[in-house]
Amino acid sequence: MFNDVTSRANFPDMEEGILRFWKENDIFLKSSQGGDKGKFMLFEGPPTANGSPGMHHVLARVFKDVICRYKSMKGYQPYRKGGWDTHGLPVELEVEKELGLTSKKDIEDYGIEKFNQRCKESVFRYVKEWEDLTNRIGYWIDMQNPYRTLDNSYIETCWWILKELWDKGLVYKGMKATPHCPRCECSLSSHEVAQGYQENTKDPSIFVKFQIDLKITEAESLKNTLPDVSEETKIYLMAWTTTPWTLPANTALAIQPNADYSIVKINLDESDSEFLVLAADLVSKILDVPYELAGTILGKDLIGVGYVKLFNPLDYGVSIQRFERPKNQSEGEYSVLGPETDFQPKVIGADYVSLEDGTGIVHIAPAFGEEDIGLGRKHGLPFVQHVNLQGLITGSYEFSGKFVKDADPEITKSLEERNLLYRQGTYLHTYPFCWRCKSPLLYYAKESWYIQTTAMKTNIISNNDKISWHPEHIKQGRFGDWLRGGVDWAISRERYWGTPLPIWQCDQCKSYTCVGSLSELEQKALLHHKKLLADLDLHRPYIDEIAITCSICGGASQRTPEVMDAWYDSGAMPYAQWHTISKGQIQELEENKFFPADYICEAVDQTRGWFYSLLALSTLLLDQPSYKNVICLGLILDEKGRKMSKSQGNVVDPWDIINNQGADATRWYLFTATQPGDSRRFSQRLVSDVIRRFLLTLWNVYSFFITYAQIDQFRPSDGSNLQGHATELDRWIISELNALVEQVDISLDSYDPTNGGRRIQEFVDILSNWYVRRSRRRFWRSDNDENKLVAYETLYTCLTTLSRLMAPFTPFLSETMYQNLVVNIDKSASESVHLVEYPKANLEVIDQSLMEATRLAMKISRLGRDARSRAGKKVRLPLSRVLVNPREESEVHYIKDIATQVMEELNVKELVFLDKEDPLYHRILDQTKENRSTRIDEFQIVTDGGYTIALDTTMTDDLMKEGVARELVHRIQNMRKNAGFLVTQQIKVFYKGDKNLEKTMEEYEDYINSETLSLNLIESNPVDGAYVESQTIEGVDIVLGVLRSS
RNA sequence: GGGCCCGUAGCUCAGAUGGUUAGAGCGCGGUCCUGAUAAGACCGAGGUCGAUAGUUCGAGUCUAUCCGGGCCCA
Repeated sequence: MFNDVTSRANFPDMEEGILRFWKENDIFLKSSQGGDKGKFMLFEGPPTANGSPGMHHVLARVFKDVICRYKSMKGYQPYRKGGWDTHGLPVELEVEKELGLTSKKDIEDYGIEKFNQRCKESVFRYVKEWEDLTNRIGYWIDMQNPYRTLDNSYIETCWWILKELWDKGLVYKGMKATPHCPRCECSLSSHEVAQGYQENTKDPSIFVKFQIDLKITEAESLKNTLPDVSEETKIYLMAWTTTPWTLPANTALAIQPNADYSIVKINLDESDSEFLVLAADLVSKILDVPYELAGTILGKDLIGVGYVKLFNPLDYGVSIQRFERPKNQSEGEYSVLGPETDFQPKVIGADYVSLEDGTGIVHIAPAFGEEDIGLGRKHGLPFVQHVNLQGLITGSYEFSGKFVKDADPEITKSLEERNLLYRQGTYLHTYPFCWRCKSPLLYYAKESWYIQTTAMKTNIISNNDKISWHPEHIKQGRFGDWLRGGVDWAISRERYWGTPLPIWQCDQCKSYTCVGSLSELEQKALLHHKKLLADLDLHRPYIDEIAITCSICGGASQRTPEVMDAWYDSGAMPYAQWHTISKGQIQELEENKFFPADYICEAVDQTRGWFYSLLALSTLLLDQPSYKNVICLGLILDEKGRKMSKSQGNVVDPWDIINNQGADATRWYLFTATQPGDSRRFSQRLVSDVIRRFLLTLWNVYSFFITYAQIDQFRPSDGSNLQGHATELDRWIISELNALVEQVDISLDSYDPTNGGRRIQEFVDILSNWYVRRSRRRFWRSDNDENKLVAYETLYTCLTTLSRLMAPFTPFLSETMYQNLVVNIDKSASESVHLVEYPKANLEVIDQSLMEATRLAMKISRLGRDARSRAGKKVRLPLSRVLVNPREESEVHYIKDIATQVMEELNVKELVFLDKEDPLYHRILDQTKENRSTRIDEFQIVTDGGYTIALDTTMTDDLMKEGVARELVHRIQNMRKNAGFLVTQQIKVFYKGDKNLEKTMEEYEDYINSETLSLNLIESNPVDGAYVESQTIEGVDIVLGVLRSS
């Protein structure tokens, strides 16, 4: 028999019970191994466990889970290996904070060994909480054998991959603009920079004049535009900058090739004049003195124009370098720096130059600024670095030794004295400061190790084309744009806690060696260092102590001090989680379907993170994508639409939600509230709505079924012997059910739990509010005939199918229902709903016209209820007929099919169609033109959406008597309830009223008895012990008593 | 400054391919129904579908520009 089901469900408690059941019976393991359709590989994007998990982690985890559970029920074997991301700057920052360290020097004084030990301890600090929450939300993943990026085996794979790329010539050392804190003397990550932006920062705003050197210019078109100029004419290119201190490092000016530039003449005094060149669109905005237009020239034609250096580095003892191509390359970018003796600065073209502000001519100093370096690489520009890492000016300028910001006024003054300044002022903008020490950050070019992803850019793009993205727009939008605009990947970090870069540099010949494995390291290590290799922790500082023999000159090589970008670790995860160190092993992974992933799922912030690192590394290594399907989730915002962040204090603790509302409610909310890719507002209140609106509705259907199934000792059969007895209502809900199954299956198959879930929600609503509502009487009638049995079978089918259909979404509730509805009465059934097959739709029983007809029945019933309430006729009072006029003639036959349902719902004796010949028809048409509702004679008319009904409100004695009988039933039922009788309790009814009532009682005795489970109706005052109420029905006083019959 | 996403009722969201009167749930006011229901039904208030211009016989839907919010990058 079925177990009792309370109508007051406590979902969190129930879920805890299910968790124990799964654990005791190894259901997770079984669900991963059962299928016969092969592996379904999930890659787990590893979280860092040095902080508590947040709601956004829950979001990603349940979306991973729903797909894997679905695949398992579809016959696949989901492979779900957990993992932990353990390296990276955020970890170091936490530890620095704890130890009170504020700079790299502090860390080194404290000791790298001790520092890294602290990092190592911190990354697993919250592991327990992560495991608990993961388990509690029902995310099935193997946390017993996770990969960990700090393990030697993981690091060795990272090394091996880098060596593969090194051998392909894809690794080089080049310049990179990094936000640099001059006080802390270290680069900041983008994340840190984002924390320190300050609005309305004051900076100088100066317009600088670069004098064109007509003697050396290559730009004939400029001379052609100004035929009268001589080589002595003063012509200036005007540029704008907010960082005067970078001007000594200027090595080029950039213009917009497609824009027009004006050459304007300004008279300084009667005999002297000068020419200024600037974007035509900006002339009137910038110039504040009288000028005349001397000519116009297209930006393109300015390219190559030479100009005089503002500060010649050679005069101030500052060396010059130049971007060159790597040794063995004859084309592509000038990605490395080489020595240079002197240079002639020139105008270059750059598409990014905008005409929004500035002058349309941009000062380029490749030693500072990302775009400047990019142009340096593209054009092979000279490179001048006159600032050191403390932010102090070097060389022998008048302002040498000053901090850059303090040098600004002096540089400006110097320009002014030389008539090279057009104007100066101040400029307010948003500028980044060090979040720790508040120093202004400098974008500063530093050497960094790069992976030359640009060499494989087209492959990366075409591999992305093979990936199925959800939502679709990410693929060619945010992610595709990022790939197309891709630059080389800077993989080194001058930090401590991370995968050490396996590159050693020779003390003597300065050449580099990349080591691809531990055995290679052992082979190359200096003889007296080999003994250090036993049980070596590959992290700093231990690895730094190993020197190797240079393969070129035989000298000793020291490891370069950098560690790798933690994103590199994450991108290596498909191989490193298996400690792969050969191509052959990768082939094995592929053969065994461990690679590539069938599915990954993370939030949109990973487009430049994990989504990228995975794709870039697999393309460089194997020229194929490492994942086939991806759901890219939006962010979680708080109730007011702000991003959740610790500093704002608006973070919702997942535990609060889970403990109060339960995991299923949380999951359901996350699946159905918004489209996965959209950002979503989150609050406890919204999750509560899910319980009321959806989970409790379903639960009540379930508990209703159990209540009556217990009373009637219902046992499900295969139902085939009852097919002939199914009513149209049964056929309808079965049709809806199968249509639902089909749609949900398609949704999940296309990685769209959201719309699948929403469809389930709609189904549960009509199941409860139409099927059960309309079928109730069949369940509580006393006869155990086929009509009743088929209702049980139908509802049973709906509930058991739902439990399977919903299992991936709400694994706990599904399991609870399945255990009671199925396992309880069939010991041969699968022990868990998660081990059974996902429902398959039986398309043959889907009856579109029946479903359409039932929608119409609901619609017409709605109109009828409206008419009743307008006419003041309670539903319990029967009425003779309702006249219906459908929107379309073709709907007439539908309505005929469901006329009984409508008649019952509206409690009318007859449903007829409005006759178009009838004068009434025209009167109705006339009067409903303006109004939704009207009254014509005894008819209450309501119209909506093209449908019209006319309710005949004529009252007869018979109708009245029947209405009173129904009213009596209602009162007696309420009294049963108030008296606390069991639903199955048989009773005796006592009544005392007037003659009419007595007659009604007699006439409807059978009806009243059967409805209220009473044995007889006794016309007398209630006996002692009866439950008594005085009532008024249709203005008549009556005393009623109910008594339990023994 | 650039890219992407979003903007529909007080709140959370639906609204293929342009086409009757733009919907649902929650919340609010009212009426009703109920022997599964912590529910449900019906009515009402609440919308210039972010704005403007265009394409079209017809635009929430297509195009352009702008405004607002978010994210990423500068």
